[in-house]
Amino acid sequence: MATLRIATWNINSVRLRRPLLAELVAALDPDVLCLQETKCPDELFPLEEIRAQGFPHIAHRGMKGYNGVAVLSRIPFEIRHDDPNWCSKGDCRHLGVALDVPGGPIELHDFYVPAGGDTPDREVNPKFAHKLDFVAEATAWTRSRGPARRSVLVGDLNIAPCEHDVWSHKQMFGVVSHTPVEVEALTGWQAAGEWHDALRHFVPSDQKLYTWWSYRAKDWEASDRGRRLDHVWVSGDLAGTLSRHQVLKPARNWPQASDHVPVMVELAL
DNA sequence: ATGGTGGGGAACCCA
Repeated sequence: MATLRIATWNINSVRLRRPLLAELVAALDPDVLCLQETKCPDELFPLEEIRAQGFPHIAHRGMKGYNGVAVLSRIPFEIRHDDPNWCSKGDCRHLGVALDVPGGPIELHDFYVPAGGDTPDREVNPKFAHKLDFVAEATAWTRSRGPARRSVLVGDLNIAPCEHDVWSHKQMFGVVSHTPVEVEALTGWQAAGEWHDALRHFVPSDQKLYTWWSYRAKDWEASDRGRRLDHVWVSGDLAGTLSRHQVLKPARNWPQASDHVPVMVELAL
């Protein structure tokens, strides 16, 4: 294979938005698509419909009502079964696979980091504490494995680390997703694996870059108060293969849109 | 300071 296209999307209910996957495939043509917030118990996952949309290889880890991740693939893979049970909660926020590609397997990790609630104070807000604990655990795990090699990490990390990953660095300073403690935690995680930020590889750090716009805006496009919550990281040895990227902003205007848009990165292997 | 809009699934939980 000449290229490997990996996409990630917080689909916010795989059953409700499963028809939109055809739009995504038409626009991005991904070899592998990682989903978050599938909100679907495993026994109800729409396996056959998604296979029919061109993804014969599917892994899903879901639960009733909340969370849930899935990997949809044209390429065979093996599910990793020995990854941590994050914060001992068993709450379906991570799925790791080994993609069977020429040149040896590529590890792919699909993460859905806790959103963290409204108050950025771990003493009064257990959701914020969970978010920080989750990232701390992931960082320790990453560090224990050494610098990432032939690996890609994607997902809704629910943190916008850079100044221009939010519409206003000043006004977002105290808002969960862009507080200094979260930014420090995320950049520490990234550093622990020597990961490369694939989207910022393509988009200069002085340019705005968003993947999420709130449902609560009267006109999301006019106000454009977005955040970059969705990420693609690649290991150092793959950074030189980064050949293309796409943030599918038009998806925010699809009927019954998710509040996140799909993001795609292409590797020239 | 507040509430704004969604999804899940049947009262509030979560984002």
